[in-house]
Amino acid sequence: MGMYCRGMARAATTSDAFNAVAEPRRREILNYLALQERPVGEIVDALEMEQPSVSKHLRVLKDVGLVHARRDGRQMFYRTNAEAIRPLYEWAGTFERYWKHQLLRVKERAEAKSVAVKKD
Amino acid sequence: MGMYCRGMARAATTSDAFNAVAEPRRREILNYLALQERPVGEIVDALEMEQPSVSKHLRVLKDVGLVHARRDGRQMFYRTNAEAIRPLYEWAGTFERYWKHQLLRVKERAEAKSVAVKKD
DNA sequence: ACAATACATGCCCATATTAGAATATGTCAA
DNA sequence: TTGACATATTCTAATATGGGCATGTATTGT
Repeated sequence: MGMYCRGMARAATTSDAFNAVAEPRRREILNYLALQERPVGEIVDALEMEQPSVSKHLRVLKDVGLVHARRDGRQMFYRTNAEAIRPLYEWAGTFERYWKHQLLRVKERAEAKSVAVKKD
Repeated sequence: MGMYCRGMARAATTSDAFNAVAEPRRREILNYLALQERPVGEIVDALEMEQPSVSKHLRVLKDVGLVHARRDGRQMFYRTNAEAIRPLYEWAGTFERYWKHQLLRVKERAEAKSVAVKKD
C-alpha cells in the first residue's frame, strides 16, 4: 500500500505573492502600509491584531518582497512594496477582455429580450 | 463544513477568489478555460494532470464562482467566469498609483545621481 | 440489462498553516 | 548593568490541503 506520500499539502504562503495575499489579514496590512511606512505597534493598534500575529504576517510579506523593512531605534518601520503586487494585477488583467466580452453578451441578451417583449 | 471552527488554520481555498487562485494549478486551469469551454478530459490531457486532481480543482473553482459548468451527455464543460476575477484585479489595481510613484522616485534618484557624476 | 465512457468523490497522510501564550532578542536610557 | 520598551521567535493544538489510488455515479450505446 501507499508507502511514501510526497504530498506538498498546499504551497507555502511564502512561495509567491498569490499565496501571501490569500490571507485577508495580510491584505489589510498591505492596504494599511501602502500610504506610508509604520512601526509594528501602530499596525497592531490600527488593525486590532495581536502583536505576534502581526510580526508573523509581516515576516511572510517580507519573504515574498511585498513589504520593505527599515529599523529606526527599537522600532521597525514597514511599508508596502507595491511593485510586488503587479504580477497579480497583470495576471488578473489577462482576463479583462473576457469579462468585457461577457458584459457585452449580457447587454445583447437584455436588448434581445426587450425587443421580444415589445413584439408581444 | 465550517460553521464555527476553533482555530481555522488557514482560510479555506473555497472562501474566496484570492484563496482559490493561490494554487498555481488552478490558475493554469483558469487560463486554459478562458478562451473557450472544455470538457474535463481535455483539461487533463492539455495540462497533464491526473483526472481526480482536475475534478477537485474544478470543484474549488466552481464553489467560488470562478468557473461555470454545463453538462452535455456524459461530459461536463467548464469555462472560466472572468467576472469573478475582477475583485482581484481591482484590489491589486488599488496599488497602481503607488508603484507608479515608486518608479518615479527611482527615476528621480537615477537622474540626481547622473547629475552628481557630471559634477565630478 | 450490461459494458463502456466521463467525471466525481472518498480515503490516507505528510505537510503547512493559524492563533495564542510564553519566551527570546534587540535597543535605548538612566 | 539593569530595566523598560519594541519586535521576533518558539511551541502548542486544531485544521485543511493536495496528490495517489480506489471506488462511486451518471449517461450513452448495444
